[in-house]
Amino acid sequence: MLDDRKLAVLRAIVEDYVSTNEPVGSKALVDRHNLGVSPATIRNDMAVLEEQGYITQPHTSAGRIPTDKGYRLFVDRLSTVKPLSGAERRAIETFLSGAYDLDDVVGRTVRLLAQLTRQVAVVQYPSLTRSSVRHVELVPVAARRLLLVLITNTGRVEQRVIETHVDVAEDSIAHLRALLNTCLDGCWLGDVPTAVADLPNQLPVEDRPVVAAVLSVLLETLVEKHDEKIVFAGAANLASVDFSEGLRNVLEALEEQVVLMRLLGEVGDSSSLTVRIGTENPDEGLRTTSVVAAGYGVGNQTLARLGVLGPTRMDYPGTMGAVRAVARYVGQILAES
Amino acid sequence: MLDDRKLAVLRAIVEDYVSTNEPVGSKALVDRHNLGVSPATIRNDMAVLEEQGYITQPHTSAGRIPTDKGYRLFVDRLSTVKPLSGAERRAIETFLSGAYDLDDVVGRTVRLLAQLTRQVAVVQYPSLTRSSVRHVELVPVAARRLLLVLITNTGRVEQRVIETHVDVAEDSIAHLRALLNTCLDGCWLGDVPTAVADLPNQLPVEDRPVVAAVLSVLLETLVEKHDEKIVFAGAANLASVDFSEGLRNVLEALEEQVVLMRLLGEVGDSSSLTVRIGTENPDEGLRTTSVVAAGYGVGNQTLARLGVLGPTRMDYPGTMGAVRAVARYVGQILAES
DNA sequence: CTTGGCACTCATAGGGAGGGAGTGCCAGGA
DNA sequence: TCCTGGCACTCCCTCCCTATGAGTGCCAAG
Repeated sequence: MLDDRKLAVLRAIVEDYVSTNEPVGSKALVDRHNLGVSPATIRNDMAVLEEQGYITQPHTSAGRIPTDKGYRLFVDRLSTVKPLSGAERRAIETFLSGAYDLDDVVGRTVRLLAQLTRQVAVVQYPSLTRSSVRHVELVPVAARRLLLVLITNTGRVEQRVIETHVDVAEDSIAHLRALLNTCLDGCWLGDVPTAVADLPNQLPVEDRPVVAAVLSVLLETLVEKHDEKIVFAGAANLASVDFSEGLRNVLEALEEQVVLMRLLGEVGDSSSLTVRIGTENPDEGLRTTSVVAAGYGVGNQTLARLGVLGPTRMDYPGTMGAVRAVARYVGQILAES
Repeated sequence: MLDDRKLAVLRAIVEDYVSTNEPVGSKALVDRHNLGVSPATIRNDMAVLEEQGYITQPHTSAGRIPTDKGYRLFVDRLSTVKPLSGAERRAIETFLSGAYDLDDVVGRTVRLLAQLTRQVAVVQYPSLTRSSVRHVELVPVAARRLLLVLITNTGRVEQRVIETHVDVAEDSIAHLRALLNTCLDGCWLGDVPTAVADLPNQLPVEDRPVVAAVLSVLLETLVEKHDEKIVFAGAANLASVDFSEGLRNVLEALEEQVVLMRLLGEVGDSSSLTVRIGTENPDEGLRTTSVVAAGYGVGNQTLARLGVLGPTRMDYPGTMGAVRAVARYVGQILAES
């Protein structure tokens, strides 16, 4: 259907359009890339490519620009992910390894990704449900008030205040704490509900109300935090691009956790690179936006996703390289901590 | 210098310009406000106002627009803070009271403020140094690894991992924890360094290295967190305004904690409303931006600041009303929790 | 299948011309 | 002393027109 030269033409169109942001014509193509044929020949190829829906012209007598379908073909078959330079790798490593807690890791990551790609970066916090319990702590903070602290193996810490409504003895709390830790240590958060089901029966009757209160808050925490937090950075990069219509929509999307989640994709999705181009996006109003995302995690377990959001007219090989590299390094950092 | 009518003219110009975004002429003024005099008279007044630097014209034969000095006079003497409607107050109260931890309070506040004012809202996390210690917890999370959790009276929780380099007995930790809590309970964070100074001497010599490690991390936490976190929301509102040049600068400022801090002002500043108009801002590039900010806190103690960032051409009375109301409610919520 | 030639299309930039909103000034009136 | 109506003037903005030029599609010849 499409011979090698036509594919080369498409690739050249994508590359030129990405770098110049102007419709590219047949003459400019043969000048910039040595294709060995005349502009007229290229025009014939372009006509075919347009008929097949890979490129389009904004108006008659203008050059061609790629369609979403064209970008898709480019990403799938005509380009290779561009590895980062050694200097960039080292910069990532030193920048990320300076982080001292999970918030900091995520914050540094999102800023780094925005800077590397010169676009808007988005990072999802590691999912709670895919983590396991490292430690549970119960701290009396006032009369009839406890603080529950839950620490996961991904370094995440959740804390909630519990109203007990009755006075509780110190050693009851210590006992409960010990029990919680023995029965939850290393437990997947998803398994916590079943793991604690039998707990009330192992304690004296007078402590039952307290146990109930603690457990209900614990389970509540797991549920509420299930919708995972997402942060972004690099919004200023939007201003440089020619985003007339898109700008507002993108900014709105960035502040809607739910929309962002859909854009990044499910954690269950392929942990390697995912690219969503223009209308492939689930969201209206992001028709001129592409998303390059990847999962990250510890070992072969994906904990969350991160990615980059930019105009369909973006440097896919470079962006994909940056996203992949950052995802890997974050995984390493999380594994070490 | 300026009689009542001239002031009325200035007020009318500000109000009309804010609502229409177009230079306002003498005829339009007498039509919209019943000033009881003719356009020619208004023109004379305008000439005086312009000579004094309160208004200017973009070009000859155009209407007038307020200068920064004009807005300043308007804010200081010609307008009153516009209280929120009952419905708005109730909305704030119910929305904020649903929050379940500090992160949530701050997150809800910033979104709420952005929505109320239809501008970019900025909220600074309650300062650590102005809080006091509610509880300190030490949790062994692995061999030679402790987790230090610091809980403040403002609901803030900081956690850090400590590498002990040597094995530590459980009861040494318990002892240290007890000591820390007795000597730090209720202590201002600023006073922590002196409060713990003598602590190593109260423990057996073999535990000294551990104590040193814990204390150094504790003090480090206080220092590092001294540069307080700031969050923002409502960036999408920037797209609607006619921010050609400003947009990029504002977006950049929003991602620079340091710049945002300077914009909001020092916590020590007046806890009531502060307005910075255009060139009054410390930052280059925000020459067409105004900031309305206020301190918030518990009781009569200011813990941090929050505010709104928008074009100099903004609805000052309404914005000031919203900022003041939200600051008060956040204070209430913090006091209750 | 490729190529050069040629007529055609159409976005874009530049140059007046006209309309209109707004101003400054002045002389007369309260 | 202050207000008012009249009047000439200044420019911005819009519209229209034209020229330009990049780019195309088609065709006939190599």
